[in-house]
Amino acid sequence: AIKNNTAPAKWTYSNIEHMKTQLKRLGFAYDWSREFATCTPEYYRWNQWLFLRMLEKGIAYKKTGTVNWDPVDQTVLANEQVIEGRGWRTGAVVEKREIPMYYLAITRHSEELLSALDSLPGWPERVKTMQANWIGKSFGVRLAFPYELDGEAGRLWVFTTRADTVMGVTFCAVAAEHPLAARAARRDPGLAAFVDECKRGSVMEADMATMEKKGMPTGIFVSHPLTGEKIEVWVGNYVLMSYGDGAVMGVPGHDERDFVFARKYDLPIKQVIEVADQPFSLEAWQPWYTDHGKCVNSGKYDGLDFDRSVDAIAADLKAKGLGEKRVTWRLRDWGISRQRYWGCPIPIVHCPACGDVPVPEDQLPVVLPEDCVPDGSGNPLNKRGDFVNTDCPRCGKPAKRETDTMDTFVDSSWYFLRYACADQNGKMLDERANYWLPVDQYIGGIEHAILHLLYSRFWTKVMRDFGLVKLDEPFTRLLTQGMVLNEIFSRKSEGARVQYFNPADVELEFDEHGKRTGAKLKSDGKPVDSGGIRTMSKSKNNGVDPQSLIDQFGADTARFFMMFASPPEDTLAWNDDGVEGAYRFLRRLWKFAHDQMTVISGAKAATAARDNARRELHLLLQQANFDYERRQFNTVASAAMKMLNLLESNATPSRAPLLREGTSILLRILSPIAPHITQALWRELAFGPDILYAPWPLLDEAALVQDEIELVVQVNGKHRGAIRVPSDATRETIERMVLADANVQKYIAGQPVKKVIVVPGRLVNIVV
RNA sequence: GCCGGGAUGGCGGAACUGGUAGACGCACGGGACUCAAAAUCCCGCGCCCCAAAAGGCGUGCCGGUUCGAUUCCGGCUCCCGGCACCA
Repeated sequence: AIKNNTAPAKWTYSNIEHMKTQLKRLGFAYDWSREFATCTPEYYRWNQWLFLRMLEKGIAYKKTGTVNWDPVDQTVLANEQVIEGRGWRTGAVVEKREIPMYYLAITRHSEELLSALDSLPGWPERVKTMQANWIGKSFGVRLAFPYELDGEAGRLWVFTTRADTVMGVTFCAVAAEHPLAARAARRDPGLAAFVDECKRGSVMEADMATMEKKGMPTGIFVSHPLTGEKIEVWVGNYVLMSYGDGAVMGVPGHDERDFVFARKYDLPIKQVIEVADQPFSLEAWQPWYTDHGKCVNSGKYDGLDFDRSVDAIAADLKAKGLGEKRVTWRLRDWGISRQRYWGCPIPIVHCPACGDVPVPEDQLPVVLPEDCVPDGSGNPLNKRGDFVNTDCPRCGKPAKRETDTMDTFVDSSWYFLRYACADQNGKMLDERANYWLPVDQYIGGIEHAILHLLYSRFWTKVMRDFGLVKLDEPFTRLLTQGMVLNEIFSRKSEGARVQYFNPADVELEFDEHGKRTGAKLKSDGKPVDSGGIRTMSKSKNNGVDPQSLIDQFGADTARFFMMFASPPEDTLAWNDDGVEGAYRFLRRLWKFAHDQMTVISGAKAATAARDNARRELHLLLQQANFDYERRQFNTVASAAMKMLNLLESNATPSRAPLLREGTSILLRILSPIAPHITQALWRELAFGPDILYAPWPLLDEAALVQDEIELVVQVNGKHRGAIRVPSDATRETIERMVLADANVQKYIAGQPVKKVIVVPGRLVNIVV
């Protein structure tokens, strides 16, 4: 919208129109009568309505959170808009800011979101694994290191999944935001500077994890909860305040990160776990040992294995009142406030007298003005007096509206429920939702494996808890498409700004060996930089518009080509080189059907004839059925091509029954992929009026039976030929026949036969 | 860095439960048809040696299990997705 200097509403609605045209031209069977857009007040009013219900129950709540702040544009930046620590438009060094935001308590549902994954057999394992790891249930021990500071007693709490190594603690580390760090910083300017430095860094987890691990001692000492030993507390830039208690115990002997830290700052390293098959030595024992094992150098815990030592240590800690077993989760609550214009307004009014006041239900929806044209500096809503200025719903005095909008993940968390009753204006959902839901087959990119799918599952559970729908899980079966990648072309312009060019507008240059030498923009002939091959995205402008394929080759070719390119779950680097092949195939099919029209429509119904061609035909049908079932559509397309090859090589009037049966099977297995051509041919060949309502072709098992089969013969695992045997031959018969075979004898050459392996229907391997 | 996935000819990919690696296409080479071109059809097409036959090597890399490994196990490398404000 900024680039096009257009109101986002206009831009969005025209994009919807464009994409609808594409979908319709591709011939998808969508029920457009249920269409709606999540950016209309008729939809998002229910986001607001449910948000207020959640606020009443404490599921939605307010607390501060950290955002990226561009000091030049005076704007909050998304993580994606921070490039190497600088704002994408201004190039200014980005700062962290703490601002109040609304959160949804997704962590209240951690247990169910995790355990219910087991109730989803129709979901890919990889997605369930990713979600389970994201939720991150870990069993451990929360323990306290007591200390005395300025005559006051305190306890430093940490969480560990490795309580068995507690006897190996040589230091503790706290996050920069930890109260102890703040206290120590007050009397140590050097430390204060370090704490500030830690707070300046990136908010992103990937940056946190890859940055250099740094620390500084606080001068504060705590006591080991079991031995009473003095242990120094450090501030570590790698300790997260948002996980556990914002503090960790340091066991350099048995934790990689602690080891690196200890080496860097010369902290002691203790071995307390027995290393399998290896005596302990710091030099030889590079660099650490993180496996479970028996305790050593651990006093009364020596010799205990992981489970027993954790039990014993937790029991001793509990007896001292210094710890107990504890379950900790990685999942954090969902921050939904966005300091952005184009979104669903958060329905809150800020009153100088009454504070934050929810907008009453009868005043919903709070409608977003659609005519703002953002310029990139700040949220344009703040400049709209007619939106901001209002009266307090409680006391009636002048007040200001909240200008933050909701994360658009909120919109996508329940749209599928709304499809069941998109015309319902009186409530969020009606009883039709219970009739239609759950979604039988959900389809989406693998990039949504965690966030969107987890938020939808959570939102569904909240709606269920409110009695709005009788549904535990929204999606019964899930197909996650692999990403379609394409090359990114760009130029650096003023400041940090990068301009991206669509690959369709770029011409590639090659040398005489066909090697890439460069790329230039078609419009000005000047070179562009290649940014590697990445997911197609709006921001990188590397998407492909299917329209050009449809214009050139038609919808069926575009569909067939895309299905043939790769299995849907695989990543695919886009390349339309093969589209000619798809086009040729469909044209060949069209020509074949017309050439053989009189033969096919004049033929009698299929006989139960048993011959190689008919056997081949039914093998291909079996293959197509199997591949449809396992959602591997590229090999369905292959089977269709093989079928046409088979029919073409049998295209004589004497094979009329085969041609008729084969064509009717071929059209039907191809129909989901190329619906237009197959429908036209179905009708022209007089198979029936409408292929969509034709029954699925029936596999003739009898056609697959054969009297003789060919077995591969191997000698010492090497392919040495083949032999034909009766299909009902016994193991003994096969063995005898193979050993009697002259060709086989040549390879055995008088050596003693040690073993003969017969794999029924496949091969024989002779070991000499 | 952590979590999930992937790597097979010049290219996209196939190989179902450990059993003939490279199906089906694309590209390319040769031929037919044509005055010519396009379209179409036929043949070839992993690498090495070779006139041919035969043979050897080969599924990212190193190692293991097995009569037999693209497939199973251990250890790596590189690429893709996600990492909580792209959605």
